[in-house]
Amino acid sequence: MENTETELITKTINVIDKQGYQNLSLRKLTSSLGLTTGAFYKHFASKEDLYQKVTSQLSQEFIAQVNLTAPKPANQILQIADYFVQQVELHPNIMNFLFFNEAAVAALNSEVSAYPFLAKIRALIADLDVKSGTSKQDFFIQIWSFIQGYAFLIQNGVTHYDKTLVKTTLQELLGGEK
Amino acid sequence: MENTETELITKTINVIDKQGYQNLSLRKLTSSLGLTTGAFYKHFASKEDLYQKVTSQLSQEFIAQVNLTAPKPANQILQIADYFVQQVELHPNIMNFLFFNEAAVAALNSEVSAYPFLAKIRALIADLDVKSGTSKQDFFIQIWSFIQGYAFLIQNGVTHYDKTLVKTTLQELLGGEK
DNA sequence: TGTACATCAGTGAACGCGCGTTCACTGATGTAC
DNA sequence: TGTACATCAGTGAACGCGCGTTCACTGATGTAC
Repeated sequence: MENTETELITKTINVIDKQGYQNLSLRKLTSSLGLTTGAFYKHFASKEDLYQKVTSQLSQEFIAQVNLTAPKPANQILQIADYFVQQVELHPNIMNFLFFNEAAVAALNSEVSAYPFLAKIRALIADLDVKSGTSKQDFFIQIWSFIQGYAFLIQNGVTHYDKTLVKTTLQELLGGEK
Repeated sequence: MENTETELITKTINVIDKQGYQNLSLRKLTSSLGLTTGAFYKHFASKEDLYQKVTSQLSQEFIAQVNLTAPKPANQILQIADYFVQQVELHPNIMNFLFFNEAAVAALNSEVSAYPFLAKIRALIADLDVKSGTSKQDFFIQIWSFIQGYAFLIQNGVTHYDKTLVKTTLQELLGGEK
């Protein structure tokens, strides 16, 4: 049935979430669904193929779930940062796979990556009344560097999530508006 | 001779630099020095043991090389950021091993890690005339998040190193003091 | 000066392991006539 | 309604591979007497 491919993808996401993508093997994956490794290759060309499809799905889910209800672009960026950091705390292995993993990063320029997410941030920044003296490209780099680096520190237990700190930082980078 | 241990460590650093730590195998490592894997275990208890000693040495070298000649702490932080980002560009695999690799991060609390480096940054920040309203701990998190995140983006080709951008960002985070 | 012995870095073959991938085969299901 | 056939998801065993680690053994070197 058509469902097996879906089940494999879903289970893969589940395993990555719980064990980390480094610990995913096709044997463990298929046998946990009562299948053999041979069956896997009826649905996917390779393990790499599976990873690509999983990345694509996770990326779409990730973008679909972000909640952009705030009225001003500046606050929407704050919402995105908030969401990103929360996800890193809730699903460190998934976020690691999606944003920090080398293979995922290598796919940055392909359509299956988390890149659409960054594109969204860029778009928001384009709508900002940005401080003078800094290009929007530079501003994007500043903001995204901080958010990603901050999430990384949280993921590694160097610090804990402090929403106020994120807000303060973004305001400082925004150049004192508001 | 006592030199073999040193040779193994040096060669390991070399291999990590060129191929990445994921591609290091004891077979390739020892045979490149004209040894067998058996000889390896006359000098190291395990591969993990080798990693620890390599981490320790790299960490010391890294700290020893940072040049803190600037007169004011604020400028010294800039020098550190500069040095850090340059190293990421010059030796991405080494920096990945030292700062982004899970095992290294897991060792953050041990004496063999890159932690002394972060401790140095903390010390510099403690000497800063920090803006009011932000604790030194928060300030450290802000700065280090940005530097690490920025280096990560550079490492993955999202942007290129721009010293002015780093300077501007640090000034903004410093709260507008010169 | 010569012999016996201890030390120990290095050898090389083997261990068991888990991995991604392949492939001839099975057997249930649906379709054609 | 019954028979022949095509399809195709899934089986299960095997492939070759590289890995970290172990271990009985070698042979050069230094020391003791």
